[in-house]
Amino acid sequence: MSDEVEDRRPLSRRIADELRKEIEDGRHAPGAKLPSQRKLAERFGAVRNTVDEALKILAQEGLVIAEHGRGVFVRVKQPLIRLGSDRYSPKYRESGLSPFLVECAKQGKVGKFEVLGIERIKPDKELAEQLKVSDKTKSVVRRENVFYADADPVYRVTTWIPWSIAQGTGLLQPEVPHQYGIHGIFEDKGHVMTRINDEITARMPTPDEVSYLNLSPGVPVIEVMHTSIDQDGEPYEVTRFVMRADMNGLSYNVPVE
Amino acid sequence: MSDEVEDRRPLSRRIADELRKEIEDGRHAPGAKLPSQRKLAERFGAVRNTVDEALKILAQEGLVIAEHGRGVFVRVKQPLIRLGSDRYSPKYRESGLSPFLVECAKQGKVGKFEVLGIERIKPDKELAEQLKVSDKTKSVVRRENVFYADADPVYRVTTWIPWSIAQGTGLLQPEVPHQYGIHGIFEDKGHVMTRINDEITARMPTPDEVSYLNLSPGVPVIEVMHTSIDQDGEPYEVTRFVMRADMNGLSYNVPVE
DNA sequence: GAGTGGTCTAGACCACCTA
DNA sequence: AGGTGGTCTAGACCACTCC
Repeated sequence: MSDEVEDRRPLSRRIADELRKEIEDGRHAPGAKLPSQRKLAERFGAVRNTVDEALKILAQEGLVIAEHGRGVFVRVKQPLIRLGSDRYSPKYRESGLSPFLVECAKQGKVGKFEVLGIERIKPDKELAEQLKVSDKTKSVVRRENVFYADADPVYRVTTWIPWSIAQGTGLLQPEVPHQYGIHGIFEDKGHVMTRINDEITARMPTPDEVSYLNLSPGVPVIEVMHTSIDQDGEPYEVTRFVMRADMNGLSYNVPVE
Repeated sequence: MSDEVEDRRPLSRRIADELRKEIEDGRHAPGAKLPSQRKLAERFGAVRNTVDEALKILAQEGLVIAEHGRGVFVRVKQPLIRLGSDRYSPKYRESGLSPFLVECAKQGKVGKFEVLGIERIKPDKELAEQLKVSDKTKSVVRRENVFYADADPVYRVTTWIPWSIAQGTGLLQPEVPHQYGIHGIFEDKGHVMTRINDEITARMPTPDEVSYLNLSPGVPVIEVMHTSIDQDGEPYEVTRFVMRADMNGLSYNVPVE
């Protein structure tokens, strides 16, 4: 009583639509295994290839995930780690807590991060302009970190600091030599964070990002370009966050000006 | 000097990698047409199916876009429309400008929006909690809009307003009867926007969103759940934005508290 | 009509997981 | 060993675009 009206949409789409409906109706619970591709092929009167195509559609929508040799499973939605607009608030520095670790703890996970690399570099034109430094010399220090929640890589963070500020502070070492972290150093250098500017975009990950964030198909990334602005309205640090969108969200609770 | 080491990665991936490199190197300019699938198949010694697979990988990354009967083209990156944290600033209301129209104009485009529907509804539990209204009665008005830049649908906006506020204001009509728009009405009703709370996530679009935002493969959506908070710290309006990530970005320039 | 992408069939071999 | 997904070949027909 269903196919008799001759649906002109491709078979793989129809299969995907049917399975999507079943998932949304709860006929396949989150985490449950779908029937094998061979069984689905038989059920829908299609060849396995076509079923695989249908499942790829659902995988790209983030609905299912295929595991080689095991089966295809309904994806379980993760609770999101929320990076807030208050993440730089002095209250965190004074309490000794990190917003990231707090969020992980809320979910019963252990947060940690690794330093991937530190380098003094010549900035590209755009970055030089943002930081108001020269693009002809090695005027910037770049620090690269990855953050983990338990074993999952959650986001990658790149920070750029003018050499004029970083010089002599130990920011070229992996361990930041300040009790209040990197922002403690900036304050000692006379830059009090007064405003932040966050530019937010989302896109599909590059192959590099897929491998180092261990991303499944159908998971976009959120990219945040953050600039810290001091009491004189001057930028003194730029940070880029690349976050997997299936585990992260942003939250801005701010006054209207 | 390339394939002799016996690359064990799938052929379709290798083809995708090679084409990606060529695109990134500029050997295929943005907007340019790639060789046909049949020609690529010949070049790589693969069957057309495999080439199609490779191109789908690139399409999903947002690098190329296939046009039926015409060819496969390197995708042209659009300039982003930036929705800012200042989008509710009084300065816009007073100047009579809309941040969205200003952003469109910057790109030489004409912005417009349509009212899709207005309804008085019973809110779900979560929304009722956010707006501090009952979830047992039709305590909320929902307004649904689409925004366009020229002919492209750019984002869909759903606004929920407590009936206690909307009652008698004309908010059930498509045309908002106030010189300063919907937020003018809220102010007349005694709710001055003092803070906003924006919760931001990104994900792949649902099939519905694909069709009404006219999305190509490989384009995620950004979802913003916005709450307006008045002088008493009380929420009085919730709005959800679903924006196509290839044409939109967000921008928060805010004080550190 | 010629060329392009979209899709499907039929069958095969492989890699991976569980037992 | 047997089941699962991952991938590829070979060939076909269709729908769409452009000339």
